[in-house]
Amino acid sequence: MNIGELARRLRVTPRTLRHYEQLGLLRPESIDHRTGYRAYGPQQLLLGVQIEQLKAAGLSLAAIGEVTEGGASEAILLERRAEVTTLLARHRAQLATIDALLGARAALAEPRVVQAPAFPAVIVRAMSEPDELGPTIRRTVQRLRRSVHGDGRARCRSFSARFPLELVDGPVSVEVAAHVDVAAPPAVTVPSQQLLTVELAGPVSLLPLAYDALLDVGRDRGLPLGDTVIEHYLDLGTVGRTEVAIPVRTALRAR
Amino acid sequence: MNIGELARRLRVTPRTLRHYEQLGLLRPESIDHRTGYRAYGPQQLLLGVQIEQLKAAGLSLAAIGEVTEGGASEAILLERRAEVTTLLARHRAQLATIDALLGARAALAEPRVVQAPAFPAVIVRAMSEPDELGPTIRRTVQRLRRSVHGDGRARCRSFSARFPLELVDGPVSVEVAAHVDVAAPPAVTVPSQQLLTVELAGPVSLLPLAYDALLDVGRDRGLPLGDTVIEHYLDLGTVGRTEVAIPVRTALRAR
DNA sequence: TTGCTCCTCACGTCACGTGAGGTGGC
DNA sequence: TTGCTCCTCACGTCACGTGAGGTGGC
Repeated sequence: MNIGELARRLRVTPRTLRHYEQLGLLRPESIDHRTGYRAYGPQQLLLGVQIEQLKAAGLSLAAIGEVTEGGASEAILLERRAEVTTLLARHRAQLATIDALLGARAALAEPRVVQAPAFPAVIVRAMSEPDELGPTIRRTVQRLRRSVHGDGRARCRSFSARFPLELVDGPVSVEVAAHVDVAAPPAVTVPSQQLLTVELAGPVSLLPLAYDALLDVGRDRGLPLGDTVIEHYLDLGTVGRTEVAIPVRTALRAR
Repeated sequence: MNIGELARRLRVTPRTLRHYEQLGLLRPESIDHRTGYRAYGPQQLLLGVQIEQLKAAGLSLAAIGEVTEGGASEAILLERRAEVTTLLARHRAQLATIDALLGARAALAEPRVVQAPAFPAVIVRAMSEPDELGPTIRRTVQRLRRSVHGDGRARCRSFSARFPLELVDGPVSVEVAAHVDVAAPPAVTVPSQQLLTVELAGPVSLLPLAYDALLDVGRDRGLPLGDTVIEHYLDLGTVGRTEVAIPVRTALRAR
């Protein structure tokens, strides 16, 4: 059987079989030393099927070589299993990011100064170590959601968190707000405020980049910025659309 | 802001920023023509955040360039969405293949001649176009499973299909068998038979490769093979462990 | 003699990582 | 003067695809 026939039977190209040979994965049974033609037999066909089977598991050709030479196949498969699990999580996050981007108007809106209207919200405070801020906010949001839902009088529209811009050592105080649709207690009214804001779609790990950039933009435009940041989560979950905002200090002459 | 500071704030390396520049994605605000040092401002920081956001969607740098230059971002995102969906399906299939391989003893067992014992089975026949064979088998298996389950007297252990080795033009006849645990009607007893068999783990698309290889192995060993193949599905679903077998013709002198 | 298959290089892919070898700023 | 950051090449990665340029078999 020559290379073309083996290739057809394995549903690969001759180039692929030459590549396997170069890696020492699948050597011809013999080579005609006059013409250079490769010849293959049933053993090579079986090995070829095995290689295609391991490719179906997503193993690299190097890993396949280890398995076919009798290596620790269980360890190799478990390693690949972990990789695939990671890839699945990454692609699910990418899908969520794409959908958030499709839901948003633009890829990254221009930062704008807006006068945010007053709104009713149920607010709780939490303390957190700086590097535990993300999980703390997520836990608090879940708790708030359950308590507002259990109360039954109001419904959550979305959630926001407010915390200091500069995270120093030691615990920081976070305010988490459930934006609700009725202004009765325990909801309070958050007053209208001026914000420098930008909308972001993607994983929460991008949020620090965004408010860091907002700071520069504010400095560039000569805006007097406050020292807290507000993250307004338009979707639940760790991937989605988020408004990132820094309050603009209102004119001092008003005092 | 120099390249190191921008890189730190975007959580990438300076090398990455130079790479973006080479692709025309993110150019410095200015370059000191004496030292070659690059300088960046708030505009570049914002663009950098946008680029990282689009990377979180898994877009290629070329696609990101199109989006940041005002291209048809919705079409680009939908294209990537389709890619990611494909990748998710592929990785789920890889995971199933890995688990099937871990469940099997070896990566691809040596083909063996075995005397398969007799077993009780519920059998139905179906006709199919050659290129519809896979879906036909899958549908028939589902139907059989429901009917055996609805009957309530027997339980399916696994399923097998038997069809002609040579698929010519025109419809072929397939026999699908549910292997059950009690020998009462409608179950019949499939007699013991000699088989040349090999176990495969992976997608069903690999099965034709396997029985094609079995044919060569049989010829090589001088075995008189029959003209049908039997696929014995040890798992449900389109990915899993399967025994592929070709009957060995029993000695003609026995007639 | 004409197609068909085969052969051997060797470049290109994608998003950088990683030196090598050298220079400017505090 | 010593670290630190910066600079410009340029090779390597992974599994082949895709020519280029040439030869053997029916």
